[in-house]
Amino acid sequence: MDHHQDDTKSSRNYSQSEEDLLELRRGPWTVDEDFTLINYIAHHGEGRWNSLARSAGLKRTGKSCRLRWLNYLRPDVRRGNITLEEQLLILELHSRWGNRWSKIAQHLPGRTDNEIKNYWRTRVQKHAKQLKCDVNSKQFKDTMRYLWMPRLVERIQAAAAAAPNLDVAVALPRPENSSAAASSESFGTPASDLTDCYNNQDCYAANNNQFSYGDQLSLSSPSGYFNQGLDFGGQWAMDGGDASDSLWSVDDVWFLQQQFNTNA
DNA sequence: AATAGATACAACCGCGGAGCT
DNA sequence: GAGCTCCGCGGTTGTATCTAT
Repeated sequence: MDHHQDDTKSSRNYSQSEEDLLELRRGPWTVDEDFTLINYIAHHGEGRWNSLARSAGLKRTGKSCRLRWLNYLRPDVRRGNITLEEQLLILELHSRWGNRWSKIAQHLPGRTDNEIKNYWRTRVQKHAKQLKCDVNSKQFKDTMRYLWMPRLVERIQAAAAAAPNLDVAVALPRPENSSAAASSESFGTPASDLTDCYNNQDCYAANNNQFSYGDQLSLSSPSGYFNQGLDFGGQWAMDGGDASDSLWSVDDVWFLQQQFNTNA
């Protein structure tokens, strides 16, 4: 196979003269281009992106058309802030699958891999940076699992309690069918506690607006990074803004840095 | 009000897998 | 089996917007 002579009109690199010849456009899409693409797909369907681009008269690569459609123009694409439930699910699924954004996105209806990837880079990696640790380190992963995720659950519960008519908990989907943890897609890594929760009807009480996840995760970290029974509740900074940004208080960051330093 | 830095997000790029000839 | 094309993924970059000074 030769991957570098491929994609006659999609992924191969064009020389400037070729681009001029084809008048290929790059950069932000215009309203007219969007309209053309939407119209064409409405009449002919999606797929065959290279020929689609040509047939629709768009001076774009097939790749660019595909990306624009999937990430922005698709009618079922969901816009707006990532919800607490979605954050929780992203953290859980990322802990299981790593940077497999498209796979993670499959479990968040309306969200694109690009959006989730951006969320991870801008929010999650920011916290890792704050803590001066690597986002892939065991310490940070445990921090997510034993602090961040339980807190998200707490906040989801709090939101559910504050607005009992809203079906908050139900919004958290199971990431996989019940055999997920045993599937080959788990890459042989142990399922996280939350995965265990998902596979445990008692724990994942999706139908009564209750999570018992927090109870299970209030235990101390098995890795010994955190003191047993440490209560972060009083330090929880609720600024009412973006949900993920208030996950760490100044005290939290200080404490976690101490933990990382002593365990490094 | 100006501006520098930070943040969020849209878009591009390189690459690998799959399928077809 | 080799060569080619298409598709899709993950990493990266560019830029518009927001925030702090």
